[in-house]
Amino acid sequence: MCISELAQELLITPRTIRYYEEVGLLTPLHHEKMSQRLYGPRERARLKLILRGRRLGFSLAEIKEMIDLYDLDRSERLQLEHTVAYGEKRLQEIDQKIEELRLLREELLEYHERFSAKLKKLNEEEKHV
Amino acid sequence: MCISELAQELLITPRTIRYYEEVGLLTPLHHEKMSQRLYGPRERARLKLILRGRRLGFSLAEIKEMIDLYDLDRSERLQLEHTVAYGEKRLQEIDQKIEELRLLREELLEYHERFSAKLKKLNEEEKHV
DNA sequence: AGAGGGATTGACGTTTACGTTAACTGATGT
DNA sequence: ACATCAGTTAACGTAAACGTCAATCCCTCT
Repeated sequence: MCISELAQELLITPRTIRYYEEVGLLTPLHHEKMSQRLYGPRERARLKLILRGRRLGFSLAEIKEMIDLYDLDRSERLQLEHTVAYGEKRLQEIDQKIEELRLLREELLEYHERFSAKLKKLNEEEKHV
Repeated sequence: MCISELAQELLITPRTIRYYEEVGLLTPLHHEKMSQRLYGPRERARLKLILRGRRLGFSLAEIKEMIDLYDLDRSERLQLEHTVAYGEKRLQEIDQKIEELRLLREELLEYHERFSAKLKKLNEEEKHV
C-alpha cells in the first residue's frame, strides 16, 4: 500500500502521514533501495489508532506514549512493571474521559429538551390559528 | 468573583479566561464604569463547560457553536427548528466519541492484559529460582 | 529518449490556543 | 500623599500539527 492510497482511505493527506513518521509514530518500510514508503496492515492499524486518539483530544505525544508503551519490540527489555502500572493509569484516564463525555451529553441534552419543548409548543400554537 | 479567584479554582490562568472572552465564549460583567470583570455562577458554569469540551478534544470554535446553540437570548428569535436539528447532530457526535473511547479502551486493555500476564509469568519464574 | 505523473525532501508558512511582557490604571492600606 | 498590588490593554512570542510550494527523483509509457 502506497502513501496516497492510505491517505485517501483514511481521509487525510500524505503530508500528515509523513509527519507522523517524522515524529516517530509510524515506521513504514522505506530502505535505501526503495524509492517509496510501503504500508502494511500493521502500520495501517496503528495509523487508525493515532487518528482515533486525535479525534478524542489526545496530543501526538500522548498517543506516542500509549503506542510505545505496548510496542513489544521496544519495551520487552525495559521495566515491565512500570509499563503495566502506567498502562493502568492511562486506562483510568480514558474512563474519566468517558465519564466527562457522559456529563457533557447530559448537559447538552437538558438544553436540547428544553428547546424541543419550546418548538413543539410553538407548532401547536400555530395549529390553533 | 474576580478573575484570579476563578482562575485559581479551575486551575487555569487569567489570560485564558480573558482569551475566552476575546473569542466570544464568555461575557462577564464589565461595563465602562467598572474597572474589573465580575463572574457570576452562570459564567462559572459556562467556563467549566468550555474546559470540559477542551479536555475532550473540541476546538473553541466547536464549543462556541454548542454554547451559542442553546443561548436563549441569542437564538430565541432565530430558527428553532434548525437549532433543534443541529443539537441532535451534536448529541450524535458525542455518542460516537463515547463509542470511540470504548474502542480505544478495549484496544489498550488488550495490550495491557497481554503485558500483565507476561509480568506475572516472569515473577513466578523468579520464585522458582 | 523524452514526457508525464506520483513520491520525496527540504523549507517556510499558517492556525489555534494561549504565554509573556510592558505600560498603565484603580483601589487600598498607612 | 504615596506605595503597592491586583487587574487591564496591547502587542508580540510560541508550541503543536500540519499546509503549501519548489526542486528533485523515479518509474512508466510511447
